[in-house]
Amino acid sequence: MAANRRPTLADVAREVGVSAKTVSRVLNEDGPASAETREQVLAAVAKLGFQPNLMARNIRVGGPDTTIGLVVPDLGNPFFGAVARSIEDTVRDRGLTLLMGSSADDPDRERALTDKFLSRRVSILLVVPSVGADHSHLKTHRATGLPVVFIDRPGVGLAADSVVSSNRTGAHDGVAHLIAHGHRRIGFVGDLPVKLYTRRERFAGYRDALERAGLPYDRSLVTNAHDQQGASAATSRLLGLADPPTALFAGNNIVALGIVAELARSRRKDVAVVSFDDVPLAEALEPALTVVAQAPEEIGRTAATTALSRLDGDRSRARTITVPTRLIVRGSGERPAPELQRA
Amino acid sequence: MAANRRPTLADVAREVGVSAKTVSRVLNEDGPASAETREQVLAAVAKLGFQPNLMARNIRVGGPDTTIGLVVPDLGNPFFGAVARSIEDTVRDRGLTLLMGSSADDPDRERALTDKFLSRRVSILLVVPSVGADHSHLKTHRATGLPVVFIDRPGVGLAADSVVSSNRTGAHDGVAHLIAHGHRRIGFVGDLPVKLYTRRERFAGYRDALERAGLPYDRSLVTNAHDQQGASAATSRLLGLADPPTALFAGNNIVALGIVAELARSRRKDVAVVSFDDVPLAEALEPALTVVAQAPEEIGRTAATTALSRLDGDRSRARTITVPTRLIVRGSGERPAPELQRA
DNA sequence: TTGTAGGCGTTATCAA
DNA sequence: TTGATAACGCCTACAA
Repeated sequence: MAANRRPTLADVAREVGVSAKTVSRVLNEDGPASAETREQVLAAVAKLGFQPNLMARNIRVGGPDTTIGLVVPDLGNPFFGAVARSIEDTVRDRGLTLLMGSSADDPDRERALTDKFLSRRVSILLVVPSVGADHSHLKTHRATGLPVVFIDRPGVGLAADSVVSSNRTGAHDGVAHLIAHGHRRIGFVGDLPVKLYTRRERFAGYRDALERAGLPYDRSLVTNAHDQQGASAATSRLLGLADPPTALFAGNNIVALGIVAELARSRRKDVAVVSFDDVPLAEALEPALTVVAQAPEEIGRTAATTALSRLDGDRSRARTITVPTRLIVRGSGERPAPELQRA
Repeated sequence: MAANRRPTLADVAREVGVSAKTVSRVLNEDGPASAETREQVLAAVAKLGFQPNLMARNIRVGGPDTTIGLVVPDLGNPFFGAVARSIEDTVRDRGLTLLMGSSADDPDRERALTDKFLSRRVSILLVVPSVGADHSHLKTHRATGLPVVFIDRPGVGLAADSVVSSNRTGAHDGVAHLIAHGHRRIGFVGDLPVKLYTRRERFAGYRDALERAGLPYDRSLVTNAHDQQGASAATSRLLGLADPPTALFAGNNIVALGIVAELARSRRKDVAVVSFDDVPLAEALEPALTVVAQAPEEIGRTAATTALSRLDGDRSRARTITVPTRLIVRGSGERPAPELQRA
């Protein structure tokens, strides 16, 4: 039960009777080595179960480590799960390993995570910025060549690349779709906090659509929710108004779940719904859920390739890349307004 | 635009005019330091933006790094996303950082990931074993004190802890529920490959339930699917049989999505369904989806706490911890069989 | 083809 | 209270 030390290069060298450098050469296919030496070394490596210490190697070689740091609000949110998978797929053949953490949208936790990643000398930093976070502390790192890419929302206080969805036009399109089907009172259920970038942009798209259609903006139709239960409650509140909305626009996937659940619970089939971001089983609902779909895989891939090209020396100006959304018509967004109001 | 070196302990020391060790002492609150020195050091640290190199520190200190390695089949699967979040929550206050990777259920990729993690000297290894993977190569590491915990499925060739759902009894309960509602021909749509541990266990539970009820086992009612589309196809195939099932049991969450989608598409309201593993919006379906719910948060937490207690010196025998599942009755599992067959 | 010396950034040890 | 020296495991540079 001895907690034995892991074997080192020197242990392997001793086993074979050569110098550590020779072992290093064989393993890294650096410099020459006689066939016999090579064979003996490999045998000893297998026998001892030697695995090179990547941290020691990195210390010596200098430069960034072969890791990539990723901060998301919540590992359990399917949207960020899909983004993370896509990032991993993209960087795999570069041999990069993923360091991940959830910020819970807390700037302090985000900072703690990025600091840890920086202390580990990650080669790339990918961050979904939390509300209220400031990223000016990353300036020095950017200057020394660390690629930083913001995902889903732009960063604050730092000129770095970001990859976001077409939130404003996407939301506009979804709301315009409802208007096209005769709705004049359209509720908006957004995320919290209201300062959240995606919430602001999507809300702006909502107002754009109203304005272009010449519809009045009614503040009482706008509400917010932090989670699925909150969205259900918000839905119920909206529908209980004296002059309730005939359609609802969901500001994100979690909110959509809450709205749909509440409508099912109260057996309200007459309320039209369009959601920003797709959800599983959207097609199996009755009616199926019309959504403005995001492309998490493309977002992740774009963020990763952008970061990699920076790593490879791309010094062009920081870009904001907008990944288009797509309206998927399935039924819930096409329920007609119960009565077309007279002008 | 100079790609400047990151500041080191020596840089800070030079700035203040003390030795590197003194700076180290201040930062680690090791040994004594005069108030003045401390203040000067902290000022210099802030000025230079010094962040200790965790890799260098670890080299010197020896022992495992403050990272934890986690291998899952797919970062994008909500089940594993929930498990990962729960693990992170559990280890956060120990200061551990998560190293993650997707194996795609490929033993080679799993091995590549674990090898990378081991080369990084993770303090804990958490693995969802791939089908066909062998874990005997981890014996040495276990012997040197590395905690290894398998999640969702037991490992092969290594006596280590594992945390799994009560697959067999859970599946039994779900199928028995269908039987109790009069169904005698119950289709089973499992995952692929059929050798997958969870698939085998759940299938065994299915057969248990049939046997206890004295129902015949009909091989033509058993099918499998790799993804949602495959599950839809399998569903359609089963329902097209000459003597089709009146109820379906879904072997996992992805399969459930496929079954529900296909039933919605073909407007089959008469087929009863119970799913192993819960899905979002299950309550909003019509009828709502009856499930055998797993507890991913509890699975993650249990795996993490087990590993931490091993890290803290627990040398007791390896355990297999079974996290109970729970039948959630919502409607789809209670649709009665169309006609009760005569005995 | 192989080995030696030295250093990466940090901390342990011992001395001052 | 502080510092010099050595060492962690590995690689670079140079020499043999």
